[in-house]
Amino acid sequence: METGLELDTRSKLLKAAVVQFGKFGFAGTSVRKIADDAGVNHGSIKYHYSSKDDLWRAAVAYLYGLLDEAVHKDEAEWKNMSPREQIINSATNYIRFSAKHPELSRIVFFETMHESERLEWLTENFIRPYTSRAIARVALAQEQGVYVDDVPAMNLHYVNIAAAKNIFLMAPEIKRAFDIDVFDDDQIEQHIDAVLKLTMRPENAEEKPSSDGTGTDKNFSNVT
Amino acid sequence: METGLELDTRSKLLKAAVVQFGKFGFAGTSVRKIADDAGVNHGSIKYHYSSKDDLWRAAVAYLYGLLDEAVHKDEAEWKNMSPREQIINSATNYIRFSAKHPELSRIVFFETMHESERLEWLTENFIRPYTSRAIARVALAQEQGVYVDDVPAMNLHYVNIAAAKNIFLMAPEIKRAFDIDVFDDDQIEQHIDAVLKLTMRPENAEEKPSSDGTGTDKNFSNVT
DNA sequence: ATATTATTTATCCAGTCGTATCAATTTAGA
DNA sequence: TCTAAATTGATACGACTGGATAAATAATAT
Repeated sequence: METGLELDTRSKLLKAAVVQFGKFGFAGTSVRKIADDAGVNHGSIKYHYSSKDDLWRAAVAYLYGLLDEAVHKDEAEWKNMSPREQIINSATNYIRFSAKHPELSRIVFFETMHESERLEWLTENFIRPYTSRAIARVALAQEQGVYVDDVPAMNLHYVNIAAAKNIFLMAPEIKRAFDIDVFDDDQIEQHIDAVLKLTMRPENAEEKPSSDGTGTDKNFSNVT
Repeated sequence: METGLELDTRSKLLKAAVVQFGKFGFAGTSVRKIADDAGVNHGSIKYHYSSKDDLWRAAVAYLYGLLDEAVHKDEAEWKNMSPREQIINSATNYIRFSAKHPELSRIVFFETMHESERLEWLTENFIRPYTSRAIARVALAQEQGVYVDDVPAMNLHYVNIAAAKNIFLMAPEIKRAFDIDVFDDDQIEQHIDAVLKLTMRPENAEEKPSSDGTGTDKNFSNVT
């Protein structure tokens, strides 16, 4: 009877939870629907996960694990890459992950709209450490001339991640409004290309890590 | 007793609905909480708005009205502006609006995560017309050399709006993680500066619009 | 002042929510 | 095979949901 391909109840619940929480957020999701999707009795949730909250946390931790895996899978080769190539590699991996698992971004978005215990947990355990490293990485890349350096690293970071994943977050809207499926492989690669072109400093404008002032202008100093 | 400054029940309900739907989405919001916040009996919702759904639609329509007002408030002066200045003007207005009323982006985000009748209504009545015009405007600005032109207008548009409003959507997270209030005026202006620097082509690299030489003046026709 | 309408309030209802309980069943160890 | 533990299933409970109803009150018109 066992095929080895079937998931146990716990795993089935986790997968179904990822999908439901990703679509409807914590408040919009019912544990009964998760259990239905997983094909198990809803009483089992209390057994495998002590509560809806715990199941939500398990889903988040699971997705962050996948993210970490995806973004760092080429880490061993980074030492052979230029700073620019490293950024391209990690950004590409990040965007591909965002396309493959839009649920993570969505779940985080649902929670980041208001204060809650879940947001506190999320921030302490994942967002702050992850974002701190990411912003430090952006600042370094600015010094290395990969990104423009006349913009605060924090703003640049939030623009970067928004640029990367927004189109996948809004996939249902784009599908409905323009009949474009942004999850098509072609669309994904086109988006990667676009984001890299838009966020990175043009290659020929790249400057040496250490010395001089900006090769490209400061002529943008004030726009207000 | 009447001061003239007080809102009537209908308006109080609308304002409270905007806040609640903006924080918790449609599913996460209860009409009783809205009525409590508005300081009225929850039965009044049924009287002034026939249902929770109708109240939600009224809140959305109200916010889109404010958006339209904010983005087009300088429209009369656009004819005196260069294409670049027009983009700066409308983008600045859009970002300021996103900071002042993050509820609209949030409400749309809640709905754009999954298919629903509300998303259909939202798309038909607001998103498609609004986004169509915006993408056409982006394409024109690309021709005019304000944006880079080696990226599809749709991708550029979604990067633009994500860059503009993402930081305000994630305000609670940023506050909690880094104790930064992105709604501070300084932060808002800094963000506007950053977004414009990041999304627009550097001024000195601007190229002539296809035919003749007058690249910087008001030789353009419509905003579609 | 009276009649009519507009608005607000107080309950009620059926359905769903998360969760707790406990019996039924399956699994694993001896 | 027998027993104990692990797991699943069925059911119940109180809280809350959106919506409906009708009585109570306020506002307006005549």
